Amino acid sequence: MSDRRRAILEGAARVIARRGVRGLRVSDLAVEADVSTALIYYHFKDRTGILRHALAFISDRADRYTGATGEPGGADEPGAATGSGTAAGVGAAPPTMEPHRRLERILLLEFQDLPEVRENSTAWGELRAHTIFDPELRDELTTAGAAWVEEVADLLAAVCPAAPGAAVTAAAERLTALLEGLSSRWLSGLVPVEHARDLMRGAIGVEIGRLGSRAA
Amino acid sequence: MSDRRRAILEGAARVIARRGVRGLRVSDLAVEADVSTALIYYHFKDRTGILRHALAFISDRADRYTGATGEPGGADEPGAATGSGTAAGVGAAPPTMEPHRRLERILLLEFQDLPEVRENSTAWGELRAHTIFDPELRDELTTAGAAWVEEVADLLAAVCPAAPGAAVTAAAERLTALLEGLSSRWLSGLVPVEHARDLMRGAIGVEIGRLGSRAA
DNA sequence: GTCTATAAAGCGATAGAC
DNA sequence: GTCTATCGCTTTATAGAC
Repeated sequence: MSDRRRAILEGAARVIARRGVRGLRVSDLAVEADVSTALIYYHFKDRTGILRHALAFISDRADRYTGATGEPGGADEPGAATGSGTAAGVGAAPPTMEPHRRLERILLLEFQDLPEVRENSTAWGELRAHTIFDPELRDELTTAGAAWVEEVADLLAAVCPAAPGAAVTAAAERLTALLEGLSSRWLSGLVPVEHARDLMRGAIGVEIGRLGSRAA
Repeated sequence: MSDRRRAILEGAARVIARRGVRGLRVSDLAVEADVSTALIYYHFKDRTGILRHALAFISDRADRYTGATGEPGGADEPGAATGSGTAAGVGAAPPTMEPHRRLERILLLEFQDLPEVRENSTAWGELRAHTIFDPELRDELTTAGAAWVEEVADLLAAVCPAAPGAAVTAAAERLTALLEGLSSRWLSGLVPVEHARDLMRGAIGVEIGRLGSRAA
């Protein structure tokens, strides 16, 4: 892929995060990517073509992001409010805290007010919302979503080894769906990011407590 | 409210559900409601005015749903005779049903594959998503959302009288946020409606279990 | 491949008659 | 209150030079 082409797609990701899929104007994108509108049409045929390629591009990037279990942006989030309030209260606390921490980390990753996180989050939300009206990307979303649920389920299973598989999967599905709902609320400014984070952390505690108590 | 005015708002709900907030064209709405575009501007001033009133209209209609009687799955006649709208709200609603059942019903009502429910759900999701990029309607959404959380919290408190208020509120926020996340997944065809329903029911059980165990 | 310039269409909003 | 007609800006998409 040529440099220009990639520059346009990266610009599209930024514009989509800023204005939404249906808010994307080809002329805005031209300014963002510092090219002419004609070049965009040369590379992507029409506006729909831009969208198709941009959403695939974003999807790829998100896969890489989620798959990389290392540092997301280099900065480890402090999470000062963690304190005592989280999980482990129900006595069935696992002896191995590592999976638990990794679970919290992966689910709280979404709630950071950093440009790149916001961009991916917003773009994903847009992708999902857009699919309601145009099912073209549904298959891709389903696949990505299933992988995401499975990843969370594996960590949950590691935290609560005695819990039945079906219960773990259901918990993972609830947690990921909750994440999406909270993310939407945060991004639309309906709740502050710390609050969304607290609620997410609380849900992890509740789900783990339930899985643990079943095991005990 | 005049007949025309209501017809326009009903049309707006349909168009928003079909094409999204940003897909709503005033001319489309005119066709849908069988009026001229000028009449729409006469009644609602501008496009944003349409959106604002449509949001209030949809919110009202959802409230009526909440208060209405009948089994999820369709005991009620659609469309007509909403006249004696039991203006919902926890205080005004029938006290005959036990809180746990009412809680389940209110949270599961969203997951019915009926045109009007789908319409309401889609429109709400759209408005929320739209607010990410255009905060114009944020205040209205915040107010409606807070009322919704409070309603759920009140029912939760009735089920678990001994639970501390903060825990109840947090649970209500998680349940409503989860509902939104699941609703989005359902509407975009990522999960079947029965599955969304099962997950929602499971979450209610988990949250109540947690609140109850704290009380015990 | 990339640009400038412009055609063509879409869309929000208003004027004025009835 | 409701319509028809239209204005003016925005946005998509193409033509043609380099």
